[in-house]
Amino acid sequence: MAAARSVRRAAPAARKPTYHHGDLRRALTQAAIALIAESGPEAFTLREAARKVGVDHAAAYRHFADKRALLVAVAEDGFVTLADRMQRALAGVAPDLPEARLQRLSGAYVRFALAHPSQFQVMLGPRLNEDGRFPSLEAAIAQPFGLVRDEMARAVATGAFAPADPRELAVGLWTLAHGYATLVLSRRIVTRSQKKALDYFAAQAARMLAGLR
Amino acid sequence: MAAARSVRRAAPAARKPTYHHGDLRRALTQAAIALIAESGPEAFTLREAARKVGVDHAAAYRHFADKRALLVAVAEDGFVTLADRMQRALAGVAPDLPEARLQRLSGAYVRFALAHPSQFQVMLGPRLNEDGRFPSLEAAIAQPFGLVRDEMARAVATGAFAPADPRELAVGLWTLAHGYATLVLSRRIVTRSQKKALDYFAAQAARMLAGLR
DNA sequence: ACCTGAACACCGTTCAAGT
DNA sequence: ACCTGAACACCGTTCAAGT
Repeated sequence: MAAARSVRRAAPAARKPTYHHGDLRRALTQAAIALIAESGPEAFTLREAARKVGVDHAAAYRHFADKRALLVAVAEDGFVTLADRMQRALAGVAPDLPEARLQRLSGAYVRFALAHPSQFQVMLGPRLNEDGRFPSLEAAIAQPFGLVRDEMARAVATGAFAPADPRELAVGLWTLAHGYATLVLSRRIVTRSQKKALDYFAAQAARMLAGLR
Repeated sequence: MAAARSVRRAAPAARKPTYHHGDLRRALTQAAIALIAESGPEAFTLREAARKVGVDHAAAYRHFADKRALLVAVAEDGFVTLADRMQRALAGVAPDLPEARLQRLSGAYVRFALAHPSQFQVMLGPRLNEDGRFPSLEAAIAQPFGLVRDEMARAVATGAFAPADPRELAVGLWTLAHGYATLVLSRRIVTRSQKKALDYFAAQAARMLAGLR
């Protein structure tokens, strides 16, 4: 809170009364991501994001219907990053090693959650889209999930895994990764280090994947 | 919000100026549980709980250090109920059928989450105890987890499952149940009915447990 | 010991008014 | 079209004062 105030005072002369922003929507989203990373989603305030950008808080309503719409923008940004991380995690792992690839995908999921705990909470924590506004959110989450499903489909098709619905198998692995991430973040599972937490998850995932052969 | 106001007006004459409560702490906790069940944890307000009980909102601070302390009381109540449900789920299942018993335990966990989504969110959603206040919360969660761990230990001891650390196995099943519950509650996993959701989880749990033999 | 009443510093949201 | 300024109805928290 004191930190928030100092941000306000940080650039007293630099902030000329140039009340125009090229892309205020984007600026507010980035400010929200930064503030949430600092203090968590609970403490996040629309007014503080506006302050950080140097704009009247009412100006935000020209770009977002309400506070939740701004949080949705934060979540969508997170899903793009997550999909990117998962995709990159596959680099250099041969296509005919489905278990290794699924290990990488689910590991990247957990790693993202631990690296960006606050943003992850916004993405998958509260029921952001419970009323069905924001269909773009559903689209954003479909991409990382699709990576897992495709891999499962290949594993079943090549006979590496026993015959089963790939979608169902993907949900199972996703569920394990998601449950693990949330339990670590809420300190229900405590490990000595972040690396230990990832190793521990890898063992759990290995056990599950071995059961699918 | 309109509903909240009508509650206030519901008993205008019945509420005599008898400003004394036998157990205001308990009354506030119960009011909080009811309000959270109605409108979700995000919308919950300390002031509204006080209103519902018919007391000045400042009176709450005589019994709870702050709003979070009240939410902790809500969570603890939930863990007691959860442990009870899990225990009851074991009734009539022979001790020498560990997979069936673990199915019951994890199924009861998911069933509780779906039956009491808002309270479940308070119990395991935000980082209620991230600063280590409220050690009683840790104690409350240890009991339901212990049920799963004990069952895993017996399964390994009797040779039903392959040799492994029972605690690690318990974490795995808990993780699956927890991930599934949260993904259903946040509508990432959508099923036609509540029963379908439970059946679907049972299949996932069966797959995992089969892998432990 | 327990509760009230008033106050403080904040919110999210709305809306007329400015440029 | 985009933003400001002021206002509204709310919070969580504190504290003197009442009984």
